[in-house]
Amino acid sequence: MGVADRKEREKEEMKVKILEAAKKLFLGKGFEKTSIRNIADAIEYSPGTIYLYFKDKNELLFNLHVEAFNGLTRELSNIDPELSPIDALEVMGEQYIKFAFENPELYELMFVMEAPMESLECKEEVWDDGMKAFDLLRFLVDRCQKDGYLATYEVDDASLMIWSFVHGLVTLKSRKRLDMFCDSEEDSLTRMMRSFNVFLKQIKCGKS
Amino acid sequence: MGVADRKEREKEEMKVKILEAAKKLFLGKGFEKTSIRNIADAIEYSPGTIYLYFKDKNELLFNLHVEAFNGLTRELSNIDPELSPIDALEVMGEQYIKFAFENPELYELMFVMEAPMESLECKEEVWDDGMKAFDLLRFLVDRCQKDGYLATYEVDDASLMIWSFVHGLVTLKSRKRLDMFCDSEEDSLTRMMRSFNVFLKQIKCGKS
DNA sequence: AAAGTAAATGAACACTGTTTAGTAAAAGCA
DNA sequence: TGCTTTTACTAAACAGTGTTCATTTACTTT
Repeated sequence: MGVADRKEREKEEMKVKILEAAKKLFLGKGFEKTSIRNIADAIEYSPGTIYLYFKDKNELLFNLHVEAFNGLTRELSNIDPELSPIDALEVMGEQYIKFAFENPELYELMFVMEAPMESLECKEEVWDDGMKAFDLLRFLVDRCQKDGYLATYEVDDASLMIWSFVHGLVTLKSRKRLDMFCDSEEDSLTRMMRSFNVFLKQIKCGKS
Repeated sequence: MGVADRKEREKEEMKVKILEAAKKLFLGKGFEKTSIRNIADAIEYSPGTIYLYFKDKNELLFNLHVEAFNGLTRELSNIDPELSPIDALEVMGEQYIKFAFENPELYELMFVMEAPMESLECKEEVWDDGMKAFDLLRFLVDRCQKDGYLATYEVDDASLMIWSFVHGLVTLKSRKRLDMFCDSEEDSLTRMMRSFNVFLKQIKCGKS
């Protein structure tokens, strides 16, 4: 049936259309401040139409998940393979931080917001994307261990430790909890990077 | 003027009354899900009245700041002084994590939300409370350094590193970003604590 | 008691996410 | 072709939100 096929295509096109408009607005003025009516206006449809393609606002958010993780995974994969594992780990950390600051709204969506997590019972399937990104870290930690770093720990535990630290650093900075102790914007940034270096040195000095 | 004095007192009482109701509701069902009308109902006044005492909803939130930090500072101060610095650091970390899980709404307010930061240009004065809590960590790190731990780093940098890690761990857990990799709730909790222990061991093994 | 002041109200404003009854166009079938 | 059914969409409504403001109520001062 050619008609059914076309309808299927059109439905998919509409979904993409909505998601593109939603993404543009979300990244432009934030999730909270973007209303369904804003999105409807952007695509020149009535608000109700959006609910024919997506369950609710959270599902809209959730559908940007994949794209967001692809972006991060791309960044984290793009590391010089010639580098030693421990140097690559440093670069990966910097890339992660860079991504977080260049895509604050996406980062929020991926690692901070509760809404998209509620949207689906995303136990295994859907967080494949997050898993893929985490695997990049895990793989690198594994290589580091073969070089004698973090050798006594389980890969997963060491990886989570690293992730937690960088995530904590990034969120404290972006949520303005470092500015308090600092005189200027640059000051809080250098302080953040100094702390990042302390963390790295701490890993390096523990070589077995 | 006795009358003016009484009026002043009554105004203050009203403020406290509103804040107490707000606190109860915020902690009970969350900041977002608590409306001004909810608070007004609780104190049996009209919604408009609240705006005679507070600029907006954010200011209401901001006024819980002091109390929240006092709570954390109290917890973090309550550590056996007989303990060695490095053991005390471990306990402090556990206390921090405990506080975060027992007071999720307060933790959010203190370290995650953007709203209260916008409410006031709280550069110095208001974050004194946050500073006081951070100082407890800094003091402990200083003592650890005298024992040879983290010896080569600046106190501030090492302290921020520790804070970032624990904060990251806590937020990843509370925002359900660990459940993805885990089979059960307990699993994600033990995993969190395993990562915490890795971090500690990493500090301990770096003794000079 | 009358005038003036301060406090509290409740309706209104401009929004929000979401649901639903009704409509117009397209598709399937005779 | 005409007729029915299906699909896509809309406009309006619902129940809420934070916030403002003219109006009323209560109290204080003259």
